[in-house]
Amino acid sequence: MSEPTTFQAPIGTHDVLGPASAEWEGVVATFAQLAYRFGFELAVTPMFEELGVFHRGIGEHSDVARKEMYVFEDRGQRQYALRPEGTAPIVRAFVQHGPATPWKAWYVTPAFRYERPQAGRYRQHHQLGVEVLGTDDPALDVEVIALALRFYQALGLVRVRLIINSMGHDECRAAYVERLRRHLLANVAGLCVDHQDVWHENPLRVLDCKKPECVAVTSAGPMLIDFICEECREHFDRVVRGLDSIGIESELNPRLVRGFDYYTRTTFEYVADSLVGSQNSIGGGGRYDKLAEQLGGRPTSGVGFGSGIERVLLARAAEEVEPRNLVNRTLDLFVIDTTGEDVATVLVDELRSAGFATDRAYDRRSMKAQMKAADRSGARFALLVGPQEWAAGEVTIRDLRSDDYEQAQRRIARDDVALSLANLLND
RNA sequence: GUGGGCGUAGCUCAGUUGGUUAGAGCGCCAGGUUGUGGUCCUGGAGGCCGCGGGUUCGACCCCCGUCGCUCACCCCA
Repeated sequence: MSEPTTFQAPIGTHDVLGPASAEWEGVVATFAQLAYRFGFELAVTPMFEELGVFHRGIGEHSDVARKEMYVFEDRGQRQYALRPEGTAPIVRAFVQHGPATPWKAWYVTPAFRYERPQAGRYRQHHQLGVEVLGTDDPALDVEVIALALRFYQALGLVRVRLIINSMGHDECRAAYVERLRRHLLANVAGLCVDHQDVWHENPLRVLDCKKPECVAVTSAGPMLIDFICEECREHFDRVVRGLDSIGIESELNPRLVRGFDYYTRTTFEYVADSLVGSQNSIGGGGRYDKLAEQLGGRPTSGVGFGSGIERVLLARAAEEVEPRNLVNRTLDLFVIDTTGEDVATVLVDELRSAGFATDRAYDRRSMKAQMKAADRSGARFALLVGPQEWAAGEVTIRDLRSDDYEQAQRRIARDDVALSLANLLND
């Protein structure tokens, strides 16, 4: 391949620029606000970790670890991986620093997976999520699941469904996997071509297969939810009852098996019915009571979820949610300077310091060009400063939403700008 | 990793059986308007027709390769 003359973003990545970035910013701000309200603090951890964090976290044999991770060696011959998901790094940080429990942390982060891109699937996507470490109280499963739903609701999503399952703890799960293995062995011939050979590596994956052949085989077989121990059952029931008590409907799906090995007990997924099947999972998570130990820490329960920003935006588009601004990014004022002395530099600095969102034109362009720029900026008011006004210590303030030349503008003393503007904006 | 569709201006796209200076709309810049935007009119800038090779007197057009985008399978957010 010859060196290209221009560059573009790497395969499967995308640039987020305005005006789409405003919606992005709104989604993140909405989540941050909600996380704060739920008692979570922000946690920022590195974009890459030692490879072992993910091998021991999400499981060496998971699809993501096997064929989707960006693994690299640094100049010191250390093996690292770009984070393919958000949970393992947070738990690594928890183990390393030992914050007081329950530790409730939220994050926003890119996630990297080497996949063939398609709608709603990227090599770099972005996730918002929360994790709680230090207690196995089912009330926290409920809280985490509720936070996710409140988030979707705040974004205006309606066609969102919660599906839930229990993976049991490691012992009931191991016993179940044995049963499932025996069942699959007895029915290998009936499995779909993709699972004929690989079913024994991770029998649980077959449950997730949508091919009719596999569905036929597994639906005749044992379901994990029927084999979990008494404590796991009790935990699960308390989660479902808790959700019910705050009006959150959950739908048991005994086939729900998520792709990371660290899950125990509660697992859940939010499905957007406005999206097509292959990309309709907009968020998911669950409990991981063994993960801290696997990463070398003391036994510590945990529960959390992650949601994909791109998926959430796809769902908003699919539901045709009004693109109302989640954050206000309207300029208050646009300064138009025709004095030839660059007084705009002084004025914008003054007004910005006074708290007004202010912009201006550059390059000493014509009045007409500056007015066009003001119009395009979406600013509420224009501040016109010409040589005569400036000499008289005055400026003209003009309402850009009005088309009435006489009514829309008036001259005021330069020193009164901040006060007048504040009054006008309050009207 | 497998398969389908598509690469022409900043954006959305035309481009005749292969024919010489490659077009439109939107956007951008300037003027019409001697300080006044959003409408209108006029003019202008902006293209290695993704890249490389081949066929041909001649290629945006046909063939091969390649890179990229996109959609789907798989898996996930």
